[in-house]
Amino acid sequence: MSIHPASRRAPVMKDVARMAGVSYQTVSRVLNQHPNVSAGARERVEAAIAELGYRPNPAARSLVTRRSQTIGVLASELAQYGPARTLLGLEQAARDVGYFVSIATLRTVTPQAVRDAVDHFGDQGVDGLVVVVPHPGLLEELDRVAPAFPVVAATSDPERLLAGAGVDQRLGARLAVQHLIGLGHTSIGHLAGPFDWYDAAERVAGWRDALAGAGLAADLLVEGDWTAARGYEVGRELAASRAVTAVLVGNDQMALGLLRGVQEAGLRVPEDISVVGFDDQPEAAYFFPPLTTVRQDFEELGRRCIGALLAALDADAQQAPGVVEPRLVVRSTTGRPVAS
Amino acid sequence: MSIHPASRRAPVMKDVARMAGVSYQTVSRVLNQHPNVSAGARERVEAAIAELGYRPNPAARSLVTRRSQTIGVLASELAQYGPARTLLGLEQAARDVGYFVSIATLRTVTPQAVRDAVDHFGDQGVDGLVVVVPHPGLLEELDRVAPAFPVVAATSDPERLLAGAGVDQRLGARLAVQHLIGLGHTSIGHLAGPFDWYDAAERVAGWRDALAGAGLAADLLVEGDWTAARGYEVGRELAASRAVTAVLVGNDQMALGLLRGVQEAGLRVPEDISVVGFDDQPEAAYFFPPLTTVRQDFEELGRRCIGALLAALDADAQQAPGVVEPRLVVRSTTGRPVAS
DNA sequence: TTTCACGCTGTGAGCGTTCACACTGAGCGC
DNA sequence: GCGCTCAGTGTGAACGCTCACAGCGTGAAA
Repeated sequence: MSIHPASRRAPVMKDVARMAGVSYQTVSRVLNQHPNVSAGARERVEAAIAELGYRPNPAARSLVTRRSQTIGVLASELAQYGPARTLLGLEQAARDVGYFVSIATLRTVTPQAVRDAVDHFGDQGVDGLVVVVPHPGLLEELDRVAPAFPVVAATSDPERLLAGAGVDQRLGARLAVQHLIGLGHTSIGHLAGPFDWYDAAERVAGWRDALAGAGLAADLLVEGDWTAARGYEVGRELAASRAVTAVLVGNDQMALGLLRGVQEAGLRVPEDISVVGFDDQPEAAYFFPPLTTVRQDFEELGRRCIGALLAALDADAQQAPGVVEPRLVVRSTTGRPVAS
Repeated sequence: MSIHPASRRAPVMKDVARMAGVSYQTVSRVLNQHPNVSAGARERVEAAIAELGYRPNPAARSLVTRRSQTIGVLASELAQYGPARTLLGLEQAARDVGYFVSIATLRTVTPQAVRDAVDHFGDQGVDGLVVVVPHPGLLEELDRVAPAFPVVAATSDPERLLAGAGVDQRLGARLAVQHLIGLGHTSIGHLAGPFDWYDAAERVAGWRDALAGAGLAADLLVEGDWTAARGYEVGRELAASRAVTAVLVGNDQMALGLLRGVQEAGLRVPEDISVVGFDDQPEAAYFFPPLTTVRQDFEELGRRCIGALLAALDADAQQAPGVVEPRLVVRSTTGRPVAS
């Protein structure tokens, strides 16, 4: 609520300097926490800043520092729970360290769209970029474009096309399958995400690992598309074939559809078939029945990504390890198989 | 893939000017589509820009224009379907007109958090702000802070605390209730969102309107909190009391919980109780049973918000009407009441 | 021919900040 | 007392762009 003197324009450093009786350079030093400023001068400057309601002009600053203090976030499926939640973590972490977060979403993942987005961020002059939900094509195209700023991805990319952070998807899948094996299941299928997604591929690998570790065959693997509609379809098929007594599903949404498909066809869950999801979105506890699922800490993932990007930006930033551990949340869709 | 001559630093206007054999001012004119440039000069400049891979420096530009070409988006519940989807529309529309989108999320809606966020956007120098999912406290605090930039809200705020765009929630609720009345229901309850949310209050009003229009009593109104957990709770209660034969639920998540609560207690849907949700998130079609719900076009809402903000920014921008119409999607959770 | 207008172009200044440097005076050892 | 350092401060020059203005030539009107 400070009254701006005379002119209507926002106060600048010179105004602060005049009021504090110092040069504009001293004001700059106070702002940037330079050591060589006397306590008296610092106090007067701070008082003047408060009095005038002065705010440094970010454009002028970044013109000379060549830093925009802005991190770009490129997302492709923001309406989904995981990505949205990751964005949340990303934003909070970035803001905590004084960065602004600029987003762009990809309606379709085409090379052209990726290039446009990179151009967009380039035009804005972001300091770095985080890619959320890395559709594989996106990562490859990004690699091809080779932007002028560091890029980090939120993925469990096994080939490390890009540095970043990821959830240990393989571990998550293993946990789920081991739980099912522990309950006595011997035929455990997997409704996976699209095979060309890294996360999906890793989950398939974890499913295979666990099965192989128990000497079981990994014979029922179905490719899905992350949607409830596809889950429903596969649920109907599974109910008809009765090929497995348990199924690991690539995400909660497909699990929702599968649950309905299976039950609509007259099967009981978990008596006739056990189901494990992936993600643990808040609604999973209210599916019918409540879904056993693998929880991923998406916000932590977002934070780690910022950590990784900061490390790429400043050499002296410490970086938390990039792998986030998932954990199994057991609810009511899993149980001992009932001999029919 | 252009090779930058000699120095490693990014090319600037002067470099382009030299290569094109014109002055830097002519380059600027080409960039800003000024009319008075000869075709020849324009072509040479454009060729030089392409050749050098020149990109205007946004900081320098906004230093002098006092525009950042950035729109801030303040959201409080980004992990929910509606807000996330709105953000999507917002971002696309903003990018289409050459704006960057910077986001900040509110973990908790406290006056301090709102002020911090506004400061954050102020520090960044955004040209305007869009508020998504306006928790009423947020809007009031925003009104109090009175930021230096125009603010627009995505809300059906009846008091128009802020200009913006909104979905006609009242209409949506009316549509749903009329559908139930048409099926023969005479006791129709409403599990609403928190009463202090504008959207929730509007839906309550619509529910009342429709009931009054048919000469029915509006006696079962319950306040919820948007969560599936609360829906479950109310579902159990409703199953015990059998107070109504139909219920309009404030959002799909609560409807999910309610569906489970009601069915777990032995009631059939829709035979014993009909349920209508609100939002139509993609999963709603795979609830058990598939949910009849009111669809809201969140992306359109986002687009309208950008339109409203642009109108506040440039006087000469045309503005689409701010009210988005919802529509009822009938699935399997609604049917004729069965006399018990 | 002279004059004026107008399309096109270039020059100077300034946006608000930071960086490199130069300067001051106090404190200290010789 | 002299020179040294060194904390504290100020000055000039950038950063890359846009705006205001002035200059130039051409063509039409006088």
